Amino acid sequence: MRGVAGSDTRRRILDTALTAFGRDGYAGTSLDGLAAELGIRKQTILYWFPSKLDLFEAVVDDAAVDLADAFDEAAAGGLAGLDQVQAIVDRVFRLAVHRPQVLGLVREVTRPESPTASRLGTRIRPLYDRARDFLTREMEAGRIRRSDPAMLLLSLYSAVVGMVTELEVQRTVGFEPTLRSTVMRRRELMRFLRAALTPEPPPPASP
Amino acid sequence: MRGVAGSDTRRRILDTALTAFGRDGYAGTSLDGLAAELGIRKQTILYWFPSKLDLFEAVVDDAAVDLADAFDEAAAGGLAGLDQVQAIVDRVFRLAVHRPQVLGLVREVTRPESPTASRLGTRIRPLYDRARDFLTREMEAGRIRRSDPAMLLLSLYSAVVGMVTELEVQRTVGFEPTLRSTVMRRRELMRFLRAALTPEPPPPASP
DNA sequence: GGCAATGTCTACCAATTGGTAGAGAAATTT
DNA sequence: AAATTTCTCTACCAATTGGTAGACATTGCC
Repeated sequence: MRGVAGSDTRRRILDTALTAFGRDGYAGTSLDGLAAELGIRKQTILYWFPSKLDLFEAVVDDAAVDLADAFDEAAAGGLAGLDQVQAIVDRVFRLAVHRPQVLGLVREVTRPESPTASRLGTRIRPLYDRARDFLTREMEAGRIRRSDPAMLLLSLYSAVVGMVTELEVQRTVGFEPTLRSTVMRRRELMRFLRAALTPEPPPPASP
Repeated sequence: MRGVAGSDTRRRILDTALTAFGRDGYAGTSLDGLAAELGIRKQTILYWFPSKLDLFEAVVDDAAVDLADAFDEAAAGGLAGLDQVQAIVDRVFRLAVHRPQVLGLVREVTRPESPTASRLGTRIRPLYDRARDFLTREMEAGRIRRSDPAMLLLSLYSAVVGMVTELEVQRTVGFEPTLRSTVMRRRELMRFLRAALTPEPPPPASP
C-alpha cells in the first residue's frame, strides 16, 4: 500500500516518539530506530516533521497539553488547602499510570542540556505561577503550613515527580512496580505531603 | 610533549567524563567531544579505557565511592532520629555544592534505559538496606513518624535528589542557583522533611 | 648507550547519524 | 480521463560515531 490516507501516521509518530524520547532521551533516539519501531521509513517521519528537533518540539508541545489538562481538571473542583493538593497529586498519578511516557518526557526535558528545556519552560511557567499563587493564598488563609511558597512548590514538585518518575530506583531496589504498589505509593506520598503541609496548631489562645 | 608521565591523564579523563555523562547523558556524550574538551585525542581515552562503556562504568564506580563516603561520614556521628536524617541531608547537600556533577550522574544512571542502571543498583543496594533498617529502628523507637519504611525512603530520596538535581526547573522558573539560594533550599527542605517525619504526639495517656 | 615499557599520536574503517532529491502510487479535483 | 495533490518510498550523501592498527616519542632500567 502506498500513499494511503495515512492521516493517522502523524499521530502514530508522535506517540511512538514520545515513548522513545522519554525512554532513551533525545540523543539516544534515532530516526531510523523510531521508523523501524513504527514499520515505516525514516523519510516518512521527515515528511511530517522537517527535522528531528522539530519532531521533538512537537512531542513536547503535545505532552504539555496533556499535563496542562490534568492540572486544569484537578483544579476545576474549586477545592482548597490540602484537599486541592491531594486532588492534583491524584490526577498526576492517574496520568502517570495511564500514560507513563509523559512523565518520562518531563524528566528528559527538565535536564539542563535538553535541546528544548526552555521551550517546556515557557509552557510550564503559567502552571507554575498559578500553583505558587494558590499556595500563597492558602498559607495566608492558614490552611497550609507557612513557608516560602516557591521553595515549597519545588519540594512538592520534586517529591511528586521524583516519586512517580524514578520507577527504576524501585526496580533497582527490588520492587516490581505493580498497580497495587502504585496505589500504595500514592497513599504513602499523600501521607508524606499531608504531614509536611498541615499547618502547625495555633499557639495557645490568649484571652 | 609526547608520552610524558601523564599518569594523571586517567584521572583527568574520569573527571571530565563524569561531568559530560551527567550533563549530556551516555548517548549524548561522544569520545571525540570528550577528548577535545581535554585537549587530547580520542585514542588516548581508548588507551586508558578499552571502550566507551568501560569508561562509563569506571566513572560510575568512581562516583559511587564518593556517595558512599558521604553517607558513611554522615552516619559516623551515631546520631538518631531526625538529627541523623538532617546530618545525611546536609552531607549530601555539601557533596552537591562541592561536586554537583556527581548528582548529575546519579540522575543519568537511575534512568531505566541507562546502560548500567543495574550496576549502580548493586553499588547502592547496601546503602539502601542500611537506610531502611535505620528508619525501621527509629520508627519502632518512636523517634520518627510510623509508616512503610521502604516507601518513606523513596519519598526522602525523591525529595532530596529531586531538590538537588533538578536545578534546571529552578532556572526555568526564574531562580538563579546561587550559593545563598542553595542554603535556603537546604533549610526549606529540612523544614519540609522535619514536618513530614516528626512523630505524631502520643495519644492522651490512659492511666 | 641500548632497550623494553609506557603513553600519545596519525591514519584508517565500517556503521550509523540526520538530512536531501526525487520517483512513483493512491486519492482528489477538474 | 487527465491533472494535481498527498503520501510513502528508494537511492544517496556528508558528517559523526566507537573502535583498530600501528608509528613514534619519552621514560626508566641495565
